[in-house]
Amino acid sequence: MGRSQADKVETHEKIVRTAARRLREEGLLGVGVADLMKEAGLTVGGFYKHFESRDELVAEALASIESAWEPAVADAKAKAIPDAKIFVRLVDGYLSEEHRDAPGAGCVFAALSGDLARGGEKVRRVGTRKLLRGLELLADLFRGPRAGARATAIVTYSALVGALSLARIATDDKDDALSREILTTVARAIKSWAAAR
Amino acid sequence: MGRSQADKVETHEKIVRTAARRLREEGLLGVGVADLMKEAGLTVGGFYKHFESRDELVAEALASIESAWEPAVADAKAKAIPDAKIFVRLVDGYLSEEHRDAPGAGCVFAALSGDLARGGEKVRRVGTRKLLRGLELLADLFRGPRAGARATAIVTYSALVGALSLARIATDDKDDALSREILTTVARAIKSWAAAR
DNA sequence: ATTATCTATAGATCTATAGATAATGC
DNA sequence: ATTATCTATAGATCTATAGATAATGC
Repeated sequence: MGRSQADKVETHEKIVRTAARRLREEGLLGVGVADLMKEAGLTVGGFYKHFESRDELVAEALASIESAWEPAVADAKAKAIPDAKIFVRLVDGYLSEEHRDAPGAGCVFAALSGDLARGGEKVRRVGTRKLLRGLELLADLFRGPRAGARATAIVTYSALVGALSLARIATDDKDDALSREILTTVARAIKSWAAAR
Repeated sequence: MGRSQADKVETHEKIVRTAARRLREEGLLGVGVADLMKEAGLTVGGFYKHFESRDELVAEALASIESAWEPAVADAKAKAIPDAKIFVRLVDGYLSEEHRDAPGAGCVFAALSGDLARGGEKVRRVGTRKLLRGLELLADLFRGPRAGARATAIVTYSALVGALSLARIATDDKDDALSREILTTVARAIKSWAAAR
């Protein structure tokens, strides 16, 4: 009790980081303020010195989520890896069993598309901004005219989000053959389609 | 008060129908028992004579949702409409603004993928069964060997679900240009890809 | 007599606030 | 003196149950 202002910034970031993970794991309605504070190592009383409301934390947590593509593409470009190869890596990473099994650290659209669509204007605006950035990142990896690259990015992103969403549903506790089939089938199709266009 | 057993069956179905719509609109956690009963024209007290728990209603409501594809494909086949044309109609209907704006009457995956993935085994099993049936319906519309048709169905379904999910997020209250771009771009790509394969 | 639905409410949980406590920072 | 966090709790909301009411159905 009684901490410095510097500590408060750290505390604030820790709450946001915890929320960014837990909200993707449990859905935007699936986790309460007290639970989030406890997981951040705090108690519920301090919450409203950091945020005006639960909704404000949700918006801030969503806005804080940076796409894993951002640093991955930057690193690969810096190493002069060809765009086509970078694209293959993104697709394989996105449609991996690791990503499927770690929604809290993964794509915000695959984890929360329904919640985002149902959300208020603030939440949908954050989602739209992230979507536009993701499309830009993808389109930059495709050859040819800008319009065609953007269309390819839209189709690719849709297939990625849909495949991961369905693969997460098809996870039977015993057998996830269907789930793996979805991941591998869509990964192969996207890669060959993008290469051949 | 005091109704016949025949009425009770009707009441039960009305609750399930109301839940099937409202849960797709608000998410599996977004609507309470009292609200659902009120919308079905009832009060909360009678609920537990129909269902053991809220979870049981959720499972029953999800199981009751029949894909719009089921009767559409059956009708079209009865009229000897070519498979390729049936497929085009399914895609255009799925990626329409009407479907986007009516989640309560639409695809359960686009509306609830996150909730289904996070759901208990019962919920995920219902989802997986519906997914398998949808893939079967789609695959039956494609020419050639069974394995290839199934793969095409998986890729198609993923792109459909992903595109509709993203189109629902991108609905700015003022301008939905991006949303419409996603719908039309993915519809065109799916149709030409499936025709050319 | 049985039962389908109603009103009323118990008990749990969730958001938000009040007031206490123990540090920081002028 | 200020403030970052804590404990405690008010008030709202949600699931589930108890008991009353008014029909059905033997």
